[in-house]
Amino acid sequence: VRNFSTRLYCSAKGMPEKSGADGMSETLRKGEQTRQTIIELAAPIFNRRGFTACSLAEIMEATGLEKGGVYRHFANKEELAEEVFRYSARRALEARGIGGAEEGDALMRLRKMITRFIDVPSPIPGGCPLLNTAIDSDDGNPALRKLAARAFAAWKRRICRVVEQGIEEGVIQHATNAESVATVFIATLEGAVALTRVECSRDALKHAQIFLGGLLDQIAVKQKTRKRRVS
Amino acid sequence: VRNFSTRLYCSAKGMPEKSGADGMSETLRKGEQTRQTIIELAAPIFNRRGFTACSLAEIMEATGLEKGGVYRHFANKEELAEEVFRYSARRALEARGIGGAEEGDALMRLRKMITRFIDVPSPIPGGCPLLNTAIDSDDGNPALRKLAARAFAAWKRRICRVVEQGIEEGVIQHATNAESVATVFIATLEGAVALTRVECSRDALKHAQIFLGGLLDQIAVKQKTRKRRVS
Amino acid sequence: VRNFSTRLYCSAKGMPEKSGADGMSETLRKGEQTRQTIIELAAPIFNRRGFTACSLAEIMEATGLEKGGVYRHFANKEELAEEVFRYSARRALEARGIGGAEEGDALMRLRKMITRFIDVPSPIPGGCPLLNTAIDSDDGNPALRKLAARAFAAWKRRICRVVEQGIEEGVIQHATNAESVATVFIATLEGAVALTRVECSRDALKHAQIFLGGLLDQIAVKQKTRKRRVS
Amino acid sequence: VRNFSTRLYCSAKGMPEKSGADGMSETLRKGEQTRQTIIELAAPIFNRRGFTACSLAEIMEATGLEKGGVYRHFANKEELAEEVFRYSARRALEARGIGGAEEGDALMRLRKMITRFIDVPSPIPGGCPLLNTAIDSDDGNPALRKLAARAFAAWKRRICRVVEQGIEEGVIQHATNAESVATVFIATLEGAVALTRVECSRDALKHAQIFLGGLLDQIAVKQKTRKRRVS
DNA sequence: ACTTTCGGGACACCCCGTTTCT
DNA sequence: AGAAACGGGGTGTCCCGAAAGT
Repeated sequence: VRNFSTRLYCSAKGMPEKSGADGMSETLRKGEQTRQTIIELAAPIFNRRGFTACSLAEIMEATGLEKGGVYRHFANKEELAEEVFRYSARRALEARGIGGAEEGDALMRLRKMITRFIDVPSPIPGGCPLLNTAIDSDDGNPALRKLAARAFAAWKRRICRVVEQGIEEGVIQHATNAESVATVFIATLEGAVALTRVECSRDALKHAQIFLGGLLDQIAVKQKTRKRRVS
Repeated sequence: VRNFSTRLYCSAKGMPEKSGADGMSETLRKGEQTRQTIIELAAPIFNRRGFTACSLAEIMEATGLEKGGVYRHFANKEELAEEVFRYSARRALEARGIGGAEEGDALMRLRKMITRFIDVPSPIPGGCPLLNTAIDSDDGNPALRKLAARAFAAWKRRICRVVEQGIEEGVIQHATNAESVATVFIATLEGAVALTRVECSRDALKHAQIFLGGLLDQIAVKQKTRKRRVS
Repeated sequence: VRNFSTRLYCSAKGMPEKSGADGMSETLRKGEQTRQTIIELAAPIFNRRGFTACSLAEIMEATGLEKGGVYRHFANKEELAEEVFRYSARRALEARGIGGAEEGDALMRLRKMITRFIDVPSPIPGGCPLLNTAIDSDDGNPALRKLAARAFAAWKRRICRVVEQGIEEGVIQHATNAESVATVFIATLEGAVALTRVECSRDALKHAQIFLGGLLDQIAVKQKTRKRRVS
Repeated sequence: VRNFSTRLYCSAKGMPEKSGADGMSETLRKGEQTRQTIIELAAPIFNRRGFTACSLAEIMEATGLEKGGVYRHFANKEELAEEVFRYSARRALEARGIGGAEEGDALMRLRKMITRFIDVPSPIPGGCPLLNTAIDSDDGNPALRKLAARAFAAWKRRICRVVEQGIEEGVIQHATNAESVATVFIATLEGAVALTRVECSRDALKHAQIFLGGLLDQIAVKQKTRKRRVS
């Protein structure tokens, strides 16, 4: 995470007029930058405490802004929460979803996905924001719930695609139901995350890894079969 | 789950001498009954909204009691929440955990457990209270979190025992790690529950059932082997 | 002004059950008493600062109550302001309006009224609450304005009555327009109060007293005439 | 009233060399004109609502300027309010104070002053700005209060002077206390204005006019006396 | 010269959890 | 057990004034 808060309030004169083609750094208006900073600093708070329990006072403290400074950028707590979730979900999926698993065959890539999810901690402190939001917003916050649903769906779609690629590549059995595999992947990993949190131990994730590995073995095209095919 | 309901707050002195001469006094005094009623009526509210978001006003409305009536039986919201969780967890484990799966061999009993969990809805509306509480109380409510951890541990122990029985019965492979199986069971089921809730569809549970069925096949002693053993 | 704030929070048991016929002291419920205390403590603040400029924080500080404690007794600031005005106006009229001027003929009573108004300071610090409210609520607060109008009308009516009594008593000329006299009384006194406040000097009131005395001389039945009448 | 409008804030350096070669430069530069316009448009708002209740937003709406546009000309709300009061007081005194009463003897001029005050409405909507400011700024705004005091003093001085002229002219009794007369004049008129506003009726002013007329009769040198003097 | 954006801060009102008094 | 009372924290609005942009 870049440090935004130290960039605030730096008079524009001291900076290069129009930062040229330096990476992504599209020069943001000051307000836009503040808005982004708020989102990033609020993310762990919402993630840890949930929508209702997280108060604006906590966000004010975290950002160093006063209420007026926060409400200038967001119509209300709800809108802030939504933006925060979008940010958190994106970060979470980038870090633990599938990103970086582009090498090897589909089976390897799936295995890499599991490993990444288990080894890489949530980029937003407080656990998986998708799970947290899904449970937290179960009732009474349909907007957030919908966002969580979409995030899960996106994740699932990515896994599905890899499974389908595996089928095309001939490393995964034809009959495999990709949707089913993806769902079980997510369910088991997220369930393990939940256990991990209450048990204060990562054992659950290790067990999940082993058994999801077994699942992959089950749907894999058996070595003998595969060779025969090739020949 | 221990019986907590007869512990506290029975200011015996001020009561009309009604309770018979039986030390056990199965007939609950009125206050005790009210206390239990409050717990039962509050359970779905806490389960749906979480500890923070659930307000006393909602409980007042549900029970028809005034605030004073509630506070007569519970020292504070926290204590009420704990009792509610104990009640909810007990009900949930009784209904979906393992109860009723006493017939057949260990494999069958495990399969029955999965089926029951998937087919029987949560006895407390609002989803699985264990999961909800685990996520909801992640931060800022260590007491509830501990209770959730214990409930999960109890559930896990029960599954472990069945797996171990299966090993003794010779229907589950010796090398099977019972703890690992139990953890994956719970993780997958709870993860599927979470998905179910955001997706508004029970598909995730179905997929989980299939996967866990496959898991059981993997750890089962193969038919041929088993027969040979017997002979 | 009785000291209310030290009566708060004194457990009822320590007091005589039903305080008998001791003066006015109808035993108030605790809340009723608090409400009254708030009104009395808020009165000088509203009187000094006006409706808009007076903030709830000031009232909280003055009463020692928290926001919740204040809002339990008043629906909103507006309602509090109205009650405060009613209280202030009553106090002001009791202290400076006409009360206590029951002896002598009507002319003497009118003179006494002037003297009282000038000698007795406003019982609510911050000047005459009628004038303050009339000016302050000129625009944008019709409810308060109406109350102020009514208070002025009541005051005027009292003066009118005395003038009419004077006519009946034969000490004030028949042709005297009571309404006119009353209006000028009030106008001159209140105008002098306003000057007094900006000038930080009571001279204006003294001048007003002299000239209102002259007004009374003008409308008085001349001594000779009066004697002749009598004879 | 001093001319304040050409004093400040004309950052002469930064301006295009436009102002001709006339040291007096009767043509106001654009900024100066805007400043004056703001004052004029803000005057009725401040007069109606008072210093605290009047918000910059209202002034923005009235002037069509943005906040920055206002702040270019005034350091803060306080300074604007002061300038507005100076403007309003000047206008009020010009229109209703004494202006235009230059004909006839002192008694006639005094009578004319009363008539003018009563017949001519406040040039600034919202009632007499002197009275409004005096009451409004009673506490918490010493600067405005001082300005109001000075405005009242100026008004009083003018009346005093006419009374003194009357004494010199021999139409007003020697013993007359000019200060006292002036004070009562102002007090009665302003008090009547206050009543007028709450009563939504001009009766109070009419009554005040009659009374003040009687006051003039009292201090006038009696016709017989006057003739004798002259002879 | 004026607009737009930005942020600090106070304010009103609401509602919750708890205590106290019937 | 009900009802009243109160402390306290929450949200969202508004306003003032500064700063940046045009």
